[in-house]
Amino acid sequence: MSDASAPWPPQDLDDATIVVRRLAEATQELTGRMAKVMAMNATDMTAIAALGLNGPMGATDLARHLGIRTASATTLIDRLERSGHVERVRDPHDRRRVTVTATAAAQQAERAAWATTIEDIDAVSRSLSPDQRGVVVDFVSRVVEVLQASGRNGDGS
Amino acid sequence: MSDASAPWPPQDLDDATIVVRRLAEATQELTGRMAKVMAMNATDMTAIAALGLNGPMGATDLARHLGIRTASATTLIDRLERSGHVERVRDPHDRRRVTVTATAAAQQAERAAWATTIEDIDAVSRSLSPDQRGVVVDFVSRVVEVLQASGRNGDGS
DNA sequence: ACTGATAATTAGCTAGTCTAGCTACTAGGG
DNA sequence: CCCTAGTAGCTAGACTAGCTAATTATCAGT
Repeated sequence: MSDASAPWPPQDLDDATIVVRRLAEATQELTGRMAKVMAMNATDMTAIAALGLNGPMGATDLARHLGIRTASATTLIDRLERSGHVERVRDPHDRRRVTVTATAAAQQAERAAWATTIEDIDAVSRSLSPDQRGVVVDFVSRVVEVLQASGRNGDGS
Repeated sequence: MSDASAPWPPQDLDDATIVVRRLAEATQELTGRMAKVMAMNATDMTAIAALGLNGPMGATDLARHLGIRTASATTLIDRLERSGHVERVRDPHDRRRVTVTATAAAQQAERAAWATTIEDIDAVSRSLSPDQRGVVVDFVSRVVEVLQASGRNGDGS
């Protein structure tokens, strides 16, 4: 908040921070491209990924994950159900609830779309020594925690 | 969370790959939340970030960066210009071209929105020893290269 | 059984991107 | 010098996907 005229990339940031930022940028751009490849929008693809990573969940939970309203989640689930990517299962104990599950086909398709990219990343990962891998995993995990904590509380005012 | 019944995560991936994947997911979710905080959509915020990181560029370049059509870039620039986030400057040598620049105010606002998050990441970065930092920077840089290379060629088509 | 809370849905509206086509401009060959 | 081809950005109209507000069905407590 001090100097508006400062050229953006602030030099006082750690190199590791800078590469993380670039990683974030690259991730977003790639996600957008991938969504196009799979003929769906970014939210839909994120939904499939979230269901795959975290397992089946209700519409409200899914909405919270995606940062959209439950009404929007309903139409999103409609859309993905119509295209065969997810399935609705009503909860027998609480019949208001539906449990949304990614179909095997959807997970396979998502996996296929990302396959080459993930393999390439994995190749980089495998080139690490055990010590190096420990450093990387610890660092990235802590960054993930930071990202997950951010936005939950007071950021932009 | 971390439902054991989740069929997705293939176990043959390196731990480092898995945390990168989680980082990608966290990045996207946070970007969405941040966009809401700044009262703009994800694309607009990505545009501001891209202009800040890579410097001023033309509408076509910006479109390519964002994965949208040039027509959409025009309306995006209209929108951001109207809200005072970017400025159009016509190129004197090639008068078809416009150069789009993020205003100082916009960069400041973006910086402010991300400030606490970036500082938190930076704190993690600074906790690294020089050796560790070297490992992290090298690893992440290579992952970024992979991501940038992906989607340009033989993926789903 | 009644009341209030919760999960998902529906209806109507708004905003943002896309395709298709246009204008303005530059560069290069008769 | 003019004419053609190619490039950069902009305009118009259709479509997609998100939001708010209101609705239905169900659950839990009294």
